[in-house]
Formats: sequence, structure tokens, C-alpha cells
Amino acid sequence: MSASSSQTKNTQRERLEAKEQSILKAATDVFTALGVDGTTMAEIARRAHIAEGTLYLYHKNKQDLLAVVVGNFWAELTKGALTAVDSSLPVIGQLKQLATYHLTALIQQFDMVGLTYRARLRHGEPEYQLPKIREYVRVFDQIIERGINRKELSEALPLWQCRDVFYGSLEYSARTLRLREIQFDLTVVEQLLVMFQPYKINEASAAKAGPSETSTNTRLARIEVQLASLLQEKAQR
Amino acid sequence: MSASSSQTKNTQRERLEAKEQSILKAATDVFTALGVDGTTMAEIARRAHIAEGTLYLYHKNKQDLLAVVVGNFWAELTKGALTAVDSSLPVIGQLKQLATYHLTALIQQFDMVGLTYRARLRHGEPEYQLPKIREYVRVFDQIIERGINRKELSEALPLWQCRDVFYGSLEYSARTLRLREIQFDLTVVEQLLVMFQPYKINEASAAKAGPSETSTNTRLARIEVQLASLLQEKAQR
DNA sequence: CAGTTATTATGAGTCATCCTCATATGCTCA
DNA sequence: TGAGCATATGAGGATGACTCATAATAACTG
Repeated sequence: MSASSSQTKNTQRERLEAKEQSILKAATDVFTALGVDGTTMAEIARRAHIAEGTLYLYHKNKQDLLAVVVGNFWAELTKGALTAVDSSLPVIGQLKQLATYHLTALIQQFDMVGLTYRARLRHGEPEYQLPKIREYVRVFDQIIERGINRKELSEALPLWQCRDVFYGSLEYSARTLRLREIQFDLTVVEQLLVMFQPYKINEASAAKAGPSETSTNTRLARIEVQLASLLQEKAQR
Repeated sequence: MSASSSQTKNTQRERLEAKEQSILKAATDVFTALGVDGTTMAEIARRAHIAEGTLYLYHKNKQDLLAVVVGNFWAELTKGALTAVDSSLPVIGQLKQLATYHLTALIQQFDMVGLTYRARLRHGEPEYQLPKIREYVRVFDQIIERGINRKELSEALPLWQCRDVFYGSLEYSARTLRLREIQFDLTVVEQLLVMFQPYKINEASAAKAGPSETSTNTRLARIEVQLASLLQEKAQR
């Protein structure tokens, strides 16, 4: 850590770092191309230009290497999601942005979904959640929290159920879209998010509240508000 | 197939059938207990009281055996689902029954979910859907179709999206419930199905007030979707 | 710079496991 | 009983994850 002799230390470190990256790249390529069972450590080593034994200096075993590859994927996804969501929007808009981003990413790199399932299985069985995935999910959690704070969403649905509906639906949809090679457009996300309507709150009628009629009123009121803001914006342009 | 000598043939056949069942049982036990990677063909053979080589007279390889085990599971589930759903009920009630049944089954035998993911991967990669699962999903499809025929559900959401939302949400929920060991009660299903509200057609208003109010609702829904799409467009700029 | 230690790299060898195949066993019918 | 066929066996080949004794390289020191 001394500043004087850190030059050599740095280059040494950097060389290791570069090798680590090279391994990660090779592993990612092979895993996604050939699947977990089709992947051999020998092939990864070959592509990373190192000996097979060297792999085991960087990663305990194949399973561990897979976990790193998958974790890396979700970490990247988290970064992208944070920039894709504009937290100044109404939460429903934010959810749409996140859903669109998530769906697009999953479809483009669907192999990673399969790899993720494999990475979760540690040998001691109790299927656990990768930390990097937890972090990714926090992006969603924060949107929901914001929505509740801003009184745009009701708390009727527990957070974990929100999550499961959101990500469960999207993953299944991604699989279908990928399988059938359906051209994916925004209406898919739109239609999905219609399902969150029952949990949207309109402040005006929240006070009055008749269960059946509320929904119609709230929807009308919300539309009025949103339309007004849109029109205003358009006028300014 | 001749009736005269079929006695001996039958016992012979039955012996093979019994052996087949014995293999299936052993394989199911080992796969669920130890996971795919933890399972060895030797162990399955041992538990089925046969030699390892004999396994390969009944199943081409480990992957094939897994597919049979998993297929068998979903076939059983289909039987159960058919008896769990009362088709004379309103469709929302039917969906609740199916959701409850599905969720309960998944939680109780969650290992099968993991095995199902593994069974889907054939070595030639293009992740395909097991026929037995298709059959299982038809139970759901038929409920939705009935709902649309009886004018209890709108056709706004394409069938495949309904499916993906339904099964995606439930699978994710099952994983959460299993992981956190949450006591599962009916409110979970209730709250989930609230999300299908936007797609419900209210019979009362449909019958009484006639087309006017129904069309108001559908028009409203359509407007919401269009509006949301406008907002989305704006957000992406 | 030479010598010494610490770090990193190697790949031949070990072991577990899937699957094949030559051989064996049992069953049926003449 | 014995020929012919269906079924069963487990030793052995092949593959691939992982180890470890050894080698190469870097870092440090007087």
C-alpha cells in the first residue's frame, strides 16, 4: 500500500486482475454457449490461455466459478436497471421502465436464466439466493417503497408477493417470447402492468371509498390527472 | 395379444411393468433426495435391486430417466388438478382452486421444480417443453376459455400472458414460501387473484345496465393502457 | 547482484461416474 | 430336453473434475 514502490505492485496486481477477467470472460462464453454440463474446465482453461490447474487457484471448483459468472451477470444488470429507471416518474411508470429493461435483458441473454438456476444449487442442497440477485431485486423494492411513501400504491399486497408476481411473470413471459420467437413490443409490458391497477391509489377517492365504485372513480380521476399533465407538457413544447 | 396364452404373457409383462415401476420409484426418490448431480445411476440401480446395466435397457441414459420421472410428476399433478377444480363454479373460483392446488403441490414437492428445469435441457440445447407439462397447462387454458365463453372474463389479455402471469407468480411464490418457511394460507391466493380483477367482467352490470356500463369499463381499461403507453414513450425520451 | 523466500503456474495422475458390450441367465415352446 | 429368444449382468472404456508434486517467476534483502 506504500505509494513509492506501488508501481511494481500495481502492475503485478493488474496482471492477476487481468487474468481473473480473462478467466471470467472465457467461463461466461463457454457456459452460455455449451451449458453447464457441456462445459469442461479444460475448455475454459484453453480459452483463457492458462493451464487447467491454474483455474483452481482462482476458483475453488466448477460450481464456484459458475456462481461468480452468474453473480457478475446480475451485478451488471443492477447497474443497467438503476440507469433505466427514472425515480421522478410516477411509480407505475418506473415499474414499466424496470419491466421493459428486465424483459429485454432476459430475452437477449436467456441462457443466463438457466445458468442462474444451476448456480443456486450449492451441494448442501438448501437452494439459496445469490447475494448479487438480492441486490438486483432491491431496485424493485425501492420503487415499491417509494410508491407507498408517495401514496401512489396501497400496502394491500405484501412486498414479497409484489416481487414474486413481477419477476415470476416476467421470467415466464421471457421464456415464452424467446421460445416462440415473438417480436417483443411494449404492449406486453403494458398489459402485464394493468394487473397492478388494483393496488394503485387515487388520493381523491381514497377518502370516500366505496369498494366497487371506488375503482371506477379512482381510475377516472387518475386518468384526468395524467392527461392534464401530458397536455401541459405538450403545450410547452 | 391372444387371449389363450395371455396368462403367461401377462405375468411376464407384469413382471416387467413392476420392474419399470420399481426403477421409477427408486429414481424419483434418489433424484429428489440428492438432486440431479448428487444422483448416481449406481445408487438408483441399487435401490431398484437391479444391475446398473439393466437400467439402460429401460432408459437410454440418465437425462432420459430424469425426463420420465419429471413427466410422471406432472401427469399425476394433472390428474389431481382435474379433480380439484369444480367447473360449475364462476371462473374466478376455479382459478382460486387451481392456484391453491398448484401452490400446495409445488410447496410440498418443491424439489420437483428444480428437477423440471433440469429435465428441460436436452443436450441439443433448444430448451424444450415437456409434453406432460403442456397437458397440465391445458387445465388452466380450459378454465380461461370457459371464462371467456361465459363472458366472465375479458379477452384483453392474450392467453399466453395469462398463463405466464399465473404460473410465473405461483412458482416464485412457492419458492419464497418454501424458502422462508412461511405458513401458507388462503389469503396468499386471494391476494394474488386480486390482480385478475381488471380482466373480470362484472355479470351484474353486464346483465342489468346492459352494454353501456360494461363498455365503459372496457373503454376505461383501454384508455388506461393507451395513456400508460404515452407516458412510457415520454419517459424514454 | 546473488541468494533466499514467497507467489503463481503447470499438467500428469487419481478418482468418480456414465455408459457399452461381451457374456450369462432364465423363459417359452417344439 | 434343448434350441431360440428375451432379459440381465458387471467388468471395462471413456470422460472429465480435481489434486499435488514440481517448476517457473517474482519479491525481498544484505
